[in-house]
Amino acid sequence: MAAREYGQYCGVTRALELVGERWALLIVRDLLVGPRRYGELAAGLPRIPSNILAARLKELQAAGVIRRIPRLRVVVYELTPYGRELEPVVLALGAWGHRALGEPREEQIVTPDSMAIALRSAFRPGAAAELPGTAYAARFDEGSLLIRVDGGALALTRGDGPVDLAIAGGPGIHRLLTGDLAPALALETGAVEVLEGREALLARFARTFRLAA
Amino acid sequence: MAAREYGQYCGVTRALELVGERWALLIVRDLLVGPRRYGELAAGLPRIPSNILAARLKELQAAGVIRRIPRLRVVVYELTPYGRELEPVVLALGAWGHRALGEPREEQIVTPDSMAIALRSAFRPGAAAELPGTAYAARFDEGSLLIRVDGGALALTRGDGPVDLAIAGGPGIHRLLTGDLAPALALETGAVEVLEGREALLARFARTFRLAA
DNA sequence: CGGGATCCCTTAGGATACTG
DNA sequence: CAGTATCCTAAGGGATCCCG
Repeated sequence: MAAREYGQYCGVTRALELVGERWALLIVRDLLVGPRRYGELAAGLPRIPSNILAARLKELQAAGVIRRIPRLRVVVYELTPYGRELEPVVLALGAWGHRALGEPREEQIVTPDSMAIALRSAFRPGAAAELPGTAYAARFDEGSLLIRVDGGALALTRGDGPVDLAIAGGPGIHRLLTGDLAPALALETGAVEVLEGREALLARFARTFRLAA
Repeated sequence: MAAREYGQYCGVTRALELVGERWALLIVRDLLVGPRRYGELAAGLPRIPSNILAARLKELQAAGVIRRIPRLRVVVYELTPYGRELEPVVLALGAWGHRALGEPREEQIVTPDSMAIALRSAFRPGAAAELPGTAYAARFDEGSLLIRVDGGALALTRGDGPVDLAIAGGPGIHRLLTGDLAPALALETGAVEVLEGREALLARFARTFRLAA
């Protein structure tokens, strides 16, 4: 038996053998948003050493969780269908961990992909269905996350465009999701900065995305 | 920043900082079934070194996931309310990993607690509600798991007693849960051994517990 | 005997530099 | 840009020992 196996015939141990190594589920988290190149993954996980990223990508391939796709000139990684079924795991982990986040610290970053997953787990289709279709953008230094809400459907992609409301990406948005910072207060204190569109739309955003305490 | 932090303000990274270390979620898995003593945890995870178990218990306490309760003469560990909310995470992981289990290998063991979690994630309240209330027992060398199904409710405890059907604990039960082994065939091949009660009740068991492929 | 602590060794992970 | 190669540290693993 491989040294790092747990020696049990159990779904939980098997899952942890496949995706329980350090960094593995964070690679999955980012790939849940869309296919990514090696450099994009590295950019979304700035603290991962490149040898570890390379090792994890190989292991996740061997485990049948991701696929390496050589395209013209570039290589992209994407989740296999089996890998995509980790979405409930990642969302549940994110919802649980979100409540232990506390105050953002100086060195803690927010990446577009991590924000996308947080929004996906906070999305309330019921609330969204009662609101007009809206396009939001969260803008980061590294790029922009386009958030389209229509009826009970949510579409998250990278990119920007004409939106109803554009806000600056960052920890402030997370505070909004938990509800411990009301939209008005978030604007007042500068926790959330509106870059484009009517500030009043932030309340609609906050009704659409909410993580239960 | 601590070396083992991921440096992101994100629920997934925070969760992995709290319970992402090796063995941690397996301790949580077993505590989801009930409070356990140090020695019981060690017995349910035979390959964990005792220094690692001790270290994890301290870390999980510090993280607010478990509590150390000194009782007369003995100490037990139990999940805090926040720790109990990891149940969806553990069940989702287990359901996902279950499908990658493959054939049981000689050195892979099945513990009562891991079986309890598998049953909890496989439980189908809808199917159970249409069947008569039934008490099952899964018997292991280390002890017995008592499984009571009544209406749409499931109760899992350690212990034995008068049951309608008692089966030998082991990998065979898992094969039944996925449906790749029909009850009749499981009995025929000896994959599942009935120790007590009518063999026909195994079909009811298989209808009550099923992991979707 | 339960509930750990200690020791030593192995290996994974981290930092940095380098290459096709 | 997409990874390797190298070196070093720290975590994990295994056995043993300790203490109330």
